Amino acid sequence: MNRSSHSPESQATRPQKRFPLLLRSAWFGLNQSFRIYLKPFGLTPDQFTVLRWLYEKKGECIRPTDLAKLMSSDNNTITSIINRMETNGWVKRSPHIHDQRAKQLVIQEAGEALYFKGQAVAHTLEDEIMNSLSEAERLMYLEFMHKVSRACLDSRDASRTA
Amino acid sequence: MNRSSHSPESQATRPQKRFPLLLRSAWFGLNQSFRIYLKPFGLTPDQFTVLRWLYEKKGECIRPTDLAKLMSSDNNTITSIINRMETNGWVKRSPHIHDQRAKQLVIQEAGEALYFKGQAVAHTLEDEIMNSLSEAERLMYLEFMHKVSRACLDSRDASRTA
DNA sequence: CGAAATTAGTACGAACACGTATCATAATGT
DNA sequence: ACATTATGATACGTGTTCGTACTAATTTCG
Repeated sequence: MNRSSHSPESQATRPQKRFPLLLRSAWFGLNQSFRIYLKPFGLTPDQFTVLRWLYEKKGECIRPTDLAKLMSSDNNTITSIINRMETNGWVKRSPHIHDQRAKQLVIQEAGEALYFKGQAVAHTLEDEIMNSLSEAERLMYLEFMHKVSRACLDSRDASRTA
Repeated sequence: MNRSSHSPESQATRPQKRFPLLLRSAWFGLNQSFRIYLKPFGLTPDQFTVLRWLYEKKGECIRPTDLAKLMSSDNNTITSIINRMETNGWVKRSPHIHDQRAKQLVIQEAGEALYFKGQAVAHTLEDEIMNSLSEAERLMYLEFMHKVSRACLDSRDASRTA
């Protein structure tokens, strides 16, 4: 955050297709498509993501705070999502072993069954997107996305402590 | 949408850092960072994006529907955002010239002033992210993003008409 | 022309994102 | 030991996302 020129004209020299716009349309497009495909299961994309993490980390103790970090989200949002999912019997809040404040999130039978259904859709969708690139491009692109997502998260953390 | 294998094990053969996760963290990181920087102006990232389009298309007649397409959003969301922005006096709904159903969205003085303030932040942030790449990489990766965002939007449109 | 289909905009409701405040528990320092 | 500080989770409020449903205006077509 050290740019001094505030003139609106500086925008004219920028490329037509700017990164933030492309990132926005990619994310919204993917998320909307995923939502439509998940709808028959009564599952939202975010709820699927929760199930995914709880399934893959099933051996470990995952608290709401951990889930928030894994999903680039925050505690408030996770609490809200978990409330609905616990009502549906897909996940459960158990007491934490060492910390009386914390809760351990555990995926339930019904949640696993839903996760498996959603996973097929998720893989199909991911393949569909990635097929727009060649094999070589795909590797480079994933590397790029990794760098950029790192930079975006760093920027966020920097802005929080500023 | 033609994958038949539903076995959960197929996930094990996929790369650690999968595209949807990277896309999610990139978008959330960027958006959160932008929100924090815009906060002093009383502006949200989405409201800034609205101001941006209305400013850049000032000669043309932009309806809520047009804005929805430009922002990869939908009419309901635009209505909701415009309601708040009109209350604040940043934009105005005018009658459409040829179509009695439609409204023409016009940016107001106060909106333009806010836009200029936000623009400095937006450019700084974009540069900050893009600086993690070399000039050559940047061009190639913007091309990638263009392809992928196109694929994501196509997937969305296909899922809607399916 | 006039009925049917389409389109623009909005109201309403559920889900998500996230800042602020609050409460309980844990960790730290002296 | 005990006051201070930090952390985990949640309640609450505002803004965003988007599906469904509805009204009004336009277009299409017989």
